[in-house]
Amino acid sequence: MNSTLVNRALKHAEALCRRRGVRLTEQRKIVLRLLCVSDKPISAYELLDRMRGVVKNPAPPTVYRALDFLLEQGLVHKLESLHAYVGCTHPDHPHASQFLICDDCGEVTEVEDAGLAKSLKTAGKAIGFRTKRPIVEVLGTCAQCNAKRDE
Amino acid sequence: MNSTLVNRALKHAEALCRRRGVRLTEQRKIVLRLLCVSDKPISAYELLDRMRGVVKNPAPPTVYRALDFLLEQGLVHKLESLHAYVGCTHPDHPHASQFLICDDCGEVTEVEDAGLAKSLKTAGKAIGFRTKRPIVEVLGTCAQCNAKRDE
DNA sequence: ACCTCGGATGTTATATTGTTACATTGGCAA
DNA sequence: TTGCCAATGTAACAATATAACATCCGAGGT
Repeated sequence: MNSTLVNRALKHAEALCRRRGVRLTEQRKIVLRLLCVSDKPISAYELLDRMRGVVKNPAPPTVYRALDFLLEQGLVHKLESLHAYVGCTHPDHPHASQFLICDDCGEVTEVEDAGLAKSLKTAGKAIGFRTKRPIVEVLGTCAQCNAKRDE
Repeated sequence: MNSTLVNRALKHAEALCRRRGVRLTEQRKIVLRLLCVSDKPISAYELLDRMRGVVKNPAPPTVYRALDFLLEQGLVHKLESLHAYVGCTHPDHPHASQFLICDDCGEVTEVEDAGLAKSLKTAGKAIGFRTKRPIVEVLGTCAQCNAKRDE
């Protein structure tokens, strides 16, 4: 994400937190910015490293607490299959996302296919299952890497 | 899974491995049996504990190697969101599974919705993404736990 | 039967990810 | 101001997973 978009995303996050009456503190904002700036997912300990220099003595709880908050607010997502985190590309509204994860270049694309989310939910409902959090992470190779390989 | 079904599953796995020319060794069979016997997912270290007494001095690589093999052969699945493993309930054919995970009782239901898998794949294809492994894990509460709570 | 080669296992250590527990700080409201 | 609760600091530790290298064992060729 370029710096203009990052600033916009941060402004947006601030407004959203203000509306909700929760505090987007400095540390939380730092973590959010780090995730937004990167176009690839970042692990908790990688975030920890990148916080040094900005924060005095960051320890694991520092970053995990910030991540917990941001996840709760829907501002970032966790990629379970990578043990890594990404900034949410459209935090405007609560939503169930799906992720396309390129295992070649590592790039992650967040898509929001409401139809897919709905049919998942419906499939569960059919056997009495009440859906809370649907996790969809598709591992494969992105268009760019496919093109490269096919040259 | 009851013992009759477990034995059937093991026989099946043996036949399948023989056909493929790979070796379902004793340790691998032990891990597979442990997973089949349980109706809940088991973590690698829990498997390690349960192997003591059956295997002499099992170490982490012991169980991870067995799991790697079984995963490759499609005989077990990994639940990324739980860091745990389950025996595959229909290993007859390669397939993309989805899992319904009850975060109350811990029970996991494997479903195989080919339509869902296909629409995932198609959605990726639309943007040039080549799907290898689609991960679908739906967190929520199962019918039984919902009933209990609504009493 | 013997050899040999590669896959499977043994063993030790270490890397990576995430949590617990308790002390301290800091903002906000009565 | 005071009191409270959320947020942060700090140290230790738990849980998950892998690396690296030695050894064993079994199928296939001779």
